[in-house]
Amino acid sequence: MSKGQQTRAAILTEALRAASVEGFQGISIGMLADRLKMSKSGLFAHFGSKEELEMALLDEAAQRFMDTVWQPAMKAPRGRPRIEVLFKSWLGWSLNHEDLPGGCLFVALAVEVDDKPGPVRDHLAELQGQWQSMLTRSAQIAVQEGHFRADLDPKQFAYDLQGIFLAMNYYRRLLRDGSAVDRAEDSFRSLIARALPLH
Amino acid sequence: MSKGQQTRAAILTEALRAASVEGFQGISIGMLADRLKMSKSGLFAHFGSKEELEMALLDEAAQRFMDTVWQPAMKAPRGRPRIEVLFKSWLGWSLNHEDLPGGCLFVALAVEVDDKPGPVRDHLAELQGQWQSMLTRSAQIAVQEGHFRADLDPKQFAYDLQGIFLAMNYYRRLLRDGSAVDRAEDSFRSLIARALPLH
DNA sequence: TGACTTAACGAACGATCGTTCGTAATGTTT
DNA sequence: AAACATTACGAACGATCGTTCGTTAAGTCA
Repeated sequence: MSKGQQTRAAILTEALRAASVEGFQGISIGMLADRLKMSKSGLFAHFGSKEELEMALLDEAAQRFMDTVWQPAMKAPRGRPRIEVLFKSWLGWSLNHEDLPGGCLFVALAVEVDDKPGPVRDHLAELQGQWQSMLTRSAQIAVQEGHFRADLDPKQFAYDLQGIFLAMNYYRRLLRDGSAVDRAEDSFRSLIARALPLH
Repeated sequence: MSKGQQTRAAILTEALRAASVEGFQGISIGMLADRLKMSKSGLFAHFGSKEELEMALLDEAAQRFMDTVWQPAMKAPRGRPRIEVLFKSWLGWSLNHEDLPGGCLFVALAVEVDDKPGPVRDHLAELQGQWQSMLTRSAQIAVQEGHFRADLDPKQFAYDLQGIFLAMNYYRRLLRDGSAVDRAEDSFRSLIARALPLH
């Protein structure tokens, strides 16, 4: 890896941390340069514009999300086991204080950019749409495998799962409720129980 | 109402609209002054600092929230009917494009300030904690009335309700999913059904 | 109407924003 | 080591940020 790629990677790592706490609006070239002990212009040159930096951050976050959340789930058996792993690693992603001290970056960005037209909003919406598709597809597979009810609505399953995750973030990060993760796991168990075939 | 109070009210209304779209980070004294066709310093004088403006906005939003969401619910019969009204007016609050073009202000602020220590974060967390208490208490009352199962966990009920609401915002505002409200209502019906006594 | 309080203004402050550009230093390769 | 490409730098740009202050205009009430 060349020097440039190395520096760029270090910038992205630091910027991800900062953005998870402050959002895209809250990070600035100058602040990142200070933290990385380099000049504003030197850092800036790696991206060409702040918007380009933001796009790169979305890609970097998506890459890491796939590695830490999706890949482990794909190694698990199709159907319910995969969904169990998916949820667990999803929680883990959000609780990783080292890489994302401010919690899941996508949650923070979702409400920040949803009203701001432009490539950043478009890209995030696309990524998050894909994520909902993955959740939906995973539920569909569980139906095919006979793990879940045949009449389950997979999209509704994805919706409910997203709600459990968002509520966890809200309880944990704003309300500082220590039982947030437990509550999320309870709701998840209930969601699974409702998805099972009648017997 | 004196001239000063009148102007202050106009500022708060406009600032609420702006903040629902851009968040507290995204609004500035200058921008609000432009929109209201007054001077920066004239507007500024009403609050003394931007932080004071933000605190006033929290109070104003909380006031309006109580009027549009809580009061109607309190007029409904205790128990399940009250919770039905509560959820409906809560959705209405979030969909009121006139006053909050960017959607529920509390949702936007929750993720924006959750990592920024200070009076604004403290106040928002207090308000939202109260809201969760109200939801929890409403579920408790429904248990007392015999509308809900005796072994229902009211806090978990509040958690799930919050998740449904947050997912609705996410689907509607970021993903622009036209069925977001329908999905929220479906999930709500399912939540109620699970809360009912066995029979 | 006159006296007094309140509200709004315009100009300026230092700080920081994203961005540009010419130059110096460092990496990489032959 | 020489030659070239890459990377980083420092200084400056216009714009905007929150905030201060002295002054003017408008509202309020005896």
